[in-house]
Parts: sequence; C-alpha cells; structure tokens
Amino acid sequence: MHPEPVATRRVQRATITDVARLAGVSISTVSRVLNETAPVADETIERVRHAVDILNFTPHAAARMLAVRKTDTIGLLLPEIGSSFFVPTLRGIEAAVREAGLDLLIFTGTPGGQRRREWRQPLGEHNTDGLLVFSDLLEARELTLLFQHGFPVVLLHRSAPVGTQIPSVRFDNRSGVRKLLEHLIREHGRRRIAFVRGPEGNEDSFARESAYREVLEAHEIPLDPALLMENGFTEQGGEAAVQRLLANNVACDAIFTGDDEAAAGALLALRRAGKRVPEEIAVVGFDDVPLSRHLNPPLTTVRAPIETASYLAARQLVRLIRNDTADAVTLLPVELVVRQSCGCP
Amino acid sequence: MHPEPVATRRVQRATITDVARLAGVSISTVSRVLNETAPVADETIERVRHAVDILNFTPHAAARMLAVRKTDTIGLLLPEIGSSFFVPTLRGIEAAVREAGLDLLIFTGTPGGQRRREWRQPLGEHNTDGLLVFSDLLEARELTLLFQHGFPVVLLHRSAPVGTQIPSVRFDNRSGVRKLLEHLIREHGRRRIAFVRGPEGNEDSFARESAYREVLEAHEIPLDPALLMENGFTEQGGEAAVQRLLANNVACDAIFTGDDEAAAGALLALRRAGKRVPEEIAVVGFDDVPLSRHLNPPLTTVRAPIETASYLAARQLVRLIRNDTADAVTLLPVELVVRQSCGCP
DNA sequence: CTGAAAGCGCTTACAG
DNA sequence: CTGAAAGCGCTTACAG
Repeated sequence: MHPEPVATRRVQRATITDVARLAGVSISTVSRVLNETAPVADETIERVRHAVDILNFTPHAAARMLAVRKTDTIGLLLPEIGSSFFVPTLRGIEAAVREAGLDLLIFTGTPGGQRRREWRQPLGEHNTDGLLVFSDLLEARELTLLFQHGFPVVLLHRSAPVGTQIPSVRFDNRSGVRKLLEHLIREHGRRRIAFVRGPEGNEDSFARESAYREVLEAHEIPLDPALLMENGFTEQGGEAAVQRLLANNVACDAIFTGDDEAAAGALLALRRAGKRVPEEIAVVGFDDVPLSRHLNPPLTTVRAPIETASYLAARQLVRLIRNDTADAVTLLPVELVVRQSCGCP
Repeated sequence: MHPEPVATRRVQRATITDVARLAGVSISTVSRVLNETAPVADETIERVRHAVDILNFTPHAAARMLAVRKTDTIGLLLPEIGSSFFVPTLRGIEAAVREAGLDLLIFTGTPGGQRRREWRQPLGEHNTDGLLVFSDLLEARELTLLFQHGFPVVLLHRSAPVGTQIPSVRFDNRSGVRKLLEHLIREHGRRRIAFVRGPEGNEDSFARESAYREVLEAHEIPLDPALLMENGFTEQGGEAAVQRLLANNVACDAIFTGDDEAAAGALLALRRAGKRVPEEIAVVGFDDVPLSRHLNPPLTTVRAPIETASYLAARQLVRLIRNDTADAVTLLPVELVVRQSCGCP
C-alpha cells in the first residue's frame, strides 16, 4: 500500500543489574527502592532513582512474576466480539481491573464456536491470577477442574456448573421477561407473541425462553411452536428470523426477540415487508443497548445493567484472588423501559 | 447481595519438574517433547505426554518468557472504550493476534484523559513484544523513545510523530469528507453546513475539520465560526452541540458531525426541537457504525473500514516483530454511503 | 541500611 | 537420543 517500508534495529533494554552498576549499589538495594520494601538510606534512594531515570528502567514483568509467584493479571475469556453489548461489558471490566492495579489479558472465541483442544490453554493458571469467563468456550469439565484446584474464576452471564461453587453474576432474566410480556399482554392485548431465541447454549437466552413459556402459561395462552424462532443474538439473526416468520405466513401480533440487536434486525425486516410497527406487530427486545432508543420506532425493552454486571464480576474476581472469598451468586435486577415499539404513545 | 460466600483453597500447580519426575526423565527432555525442539525417542515422548496429561501441565508463561526472552504477547493501548467503534476495532485486532498465535494485553486510558505519570508503565518492552497504540495516552516523546529503542510499535488512527518512522494505519479522511460535503452541496444545495468536531487532539477529527474547511473554500462558502461546534465523538456530545446551535438560533441547513455517534445525538436533539430532517436540516456523519442504518432517518455517512484498519494494524505489528519491517503508512479508502438523512429519497 | 546467594520455572548450548 | 548446568531478570530470606 505504501512504497517505503520501515526497518528496525533492536536495542537491549536495561536490567536491574545495569541500574545497580550505574548507581553503585547491589541489585537487592535497587529492588528495595523500587518496591519500597525495606528502609534504604535517602542518599542511596536518590542515586538509584536517578539511575532508573537515566536508563528508563522498568522491571521485566516475567522475571518479577516468576520471583513473586503471581502475575498481577486477570484473564478474560470472551465469545467473539460481535455486538454493542461488549462496549459496556469491556468498560466495566477495564474499570475494575484498573482500580485494582492489575493487567488484563484477553482471549476471544474463534468464529463458529470451534473449540480448540490444544495442550496449551490460552488463559489459565500459567499466565493469570484468575479468570473472568463470559463465554461457553470453557466447558463445565474444565471449569470444574479449575475450581477444584482452587484457581479463582468468576462467571459472567453464566451459572456455575453443578458441583462447583464458582461465583457468577447474572441478570434477573425471568423477572425482566415477565414485566415485558405482561406489559404486552395486559396493556396492549397481544396474545400471538413470537419469540426469537438467542444462540444455542446461551444461558440468558435459555432463561428468557423459559420465562416466556411461563408467562404464556400463566395467561393461558397456548404455545404455538411456529412462533418459536431459532436464532442468534445478532441483527442479521433477528432479520432472518422475522423474514421466515413472514414467509411462513404465521399470524402474530408481537415479536419478542431475545436481545436488542435482533430486535433491530426484526424492525428492518418488518419495515421491508410493509408491516406497521407497532400497530400491526409490536416488537420488544432485551438489554437496552445504546442503539435501542434510536430504533424506529424507539424500542420497548428491558434495561439490563451490562456495565455494572461486568464491573461487579471483575470485582468479585479481585476479591477472590486477594481474600479467597466471593459471593456465590450476584443476581442483578433489570427494569422495563417502555418506548414506542410496544404500542405505547 | 447473596448470603453464601464462597471460599477457596489453592492447590500447587504442576511444574516441569513434576512432569519429569513422573515420566522418569530430565526436565530437558520434557521441554524437548513439549516444544518439539529436538528428536526424542518415541517411547519417551509417550511417557512424557502421559505425565503431562495426568498432571494437567501447562508451562508457566513467565518462566518461558524469561528463558526465551520474548513474551509472545502484543499490547493494546486504547482510549476509554466508549462507542460502538470499538466493536469492529477489537474484532480486527483479536483476529490478527489469534492468527499469529499471540496473546493480547490491553490497557485503556483513564476517564478524563488523566495522564498517569508513574515509573511503571502499564504496557511496554517489559511485558510485550510490541505495542499497538490507538490513543493519545502515549505522548510523542514516549513514542519517539520506543522507536529509538527499536521497539515495535504501530499506530492506529494516528500518524507518526515527526522524526520517527513509526508505521501507522489510518482512514483517508479528507477524501471521505470531500465526497460527503460535495454531495450535500451539489445534490442538495446546502451551504450553511455546521460541523461538530470530535475530541481535542483526535487526529481523525482534525483531518475531518480541515477537509471541511477546504471544501467550503473550494465552493466559495464563507466559514461561519458560529457553525463550528466544540465536542466529543459521543452521542451526548452531538446532542449537546446541536442543542446549543438551536438555542443560539444559528441558521443552518445541514449538520456534519465528525462521527456517527454524534450524529445519533444530533438527530435526537433535532427531533426534540421539532425540526424536520432532512427537509429543514440535513444530517451526515462519518464511520458508518452498525447503528447508522437504523437511525431515523437512516444516516448518510462515510463508510470507514474500521475492522480492516485494526486488523491490518495488528498484522503490521506482527510483521514488525517478526521481520523488523512494516509499511510506513497504510491509508485506507473510505466510501460515501447515501441514505436518507441528507435528503435523498 | 546493605550485599551475596538462593530460588522462581523454564530453555538451550554443551557433553556424552 | 538424553542429562547436568548455566542463565533469563527479578525478589527475598539470611547475614552482617
């Protein structure tokens, strides 16, 4: 793309030995002034600090990790970064990690959920002090193993495998779905409510679906399997699902997509098909991502405290690392956000 | 939040010595079969592999880094994760990093741009093999220092400090702005075009602003300072800017926000004020984030290859680390995306 | 207050 | 094909 390539020659970085030599002290002393781990003469401190400045010295992280037997870093296991859900998620984690003065090592799943079974795990006891897992990449087996080793792990939007006590932080999905659907049923008289579920194996999606079934049952609305659409938590997924629904000529007066991204896709498909929202078909989502208030019409949904969830999860992990304790489960309340896509003015 | 706290007891992880003992070989041999770095008898390989499985052994990363004198990890310096711009950005970086088999260490700026001047840098030669910098957190001084040390650095959406040859990958902002504004001027006859700039010090914003000035000049449209709004690349920023514009009763027939998030905010403010878009005031943005097609009306903007940019930047960094060469500058083309907010049907 | 030495868990010449 | 030993760059008892 550009004609002039750039080349580079490496320069050796300074080590603690260089600093010690320049300051005329032993490496032990250098270590002490750097870490303030033992009293050192003022004049010596001065000399060492000066040498550090001159050489622009920073201790080699790996050497330090090896010596102190901890990495001061947290590992984050994510599914493939696909939706705007990740913006608040990463913010929350980063905030907590920074507050704790730790580093953040991140690994995301391969597209297509392809599970890599290599002997060298990307993230684990060998390179982190604890793991924040928001992904189904790590199987229950491996989680259980980590738990048995006493390795700090916290789960985000996923509950602990049976037999373990791994702390987890999640949304109160059932309550959210209940509020949402009862609003649709009671206020707007909708009874033919389609559900576009999230990806296979996703716990949020599972919880939202079973709550959906419960609410229908409570209102004596028979469940029509034709109204249950298979799909992912993506815009394209929601779009495709609704296209199929329309193509199949399934009668319905409302669509509940498992998340907001899918709702955006659903709205696109409905508009293209000439359906009026919410008059003919109401649409509601879940999460309340930043996008949702801009949709046309603005989306009625459930506000999930995404950033808070990830922040708290990271804090729990820090606590687990430092004190060996954490809350077994943190269930975050959600709230109904009524806008116009449900039929409200 | 939950009554039952969880406690944990640590178990010692296995080391290469444990594996060697169990397999009845020396640690050198274990290392060789693990790294396939020298021929080993089949039967020995078998025994070692078996021991590794039993002990669930993974080499300690820090020890390995120390011995081989590289970290196999890339550092990513980001501004605070605020907008959906980061979703494709992170995807691209993660993809490249994973392809290369490296780890990703991430650090984001503190809110408010507070520059931390501590002796221990969060990311650098001491814990990574190279740095991808998408942020103004690292000052030109420090970048220059790294460059002089021959430490691999690649800049994303930011150009090299004078005197250095640090590779950078950027959008062709000028060309994008030109296409966008000429469309507004030629096709829709708009001449009172307000500009909502991005954050202070942001290069994309700077380039977009100077292109804006150039286009106006080329069309002999005098620049009205009242049409230049100070702001950030955020929805709230765009909203506030437009509110001010309206409050000041500044006549204008179009608004160009430096990015799409701000355009979303601008649309909100205009709708609240009862202005019709695009009839009374056209609105255009830059970036084409996923949100943009959902806006009301759908946003005319410039599509910037966000994911490609970050992917290529990470690839350049890998190349720099492995071959000591990279392209000095990668300028990515952008394209006009005409939707309805400009006045097109 | 300071230094010499052992040790953290690996890799890699060097011998055999 | 295999092992003993040195070394990577730090920290931390242990002596003084």
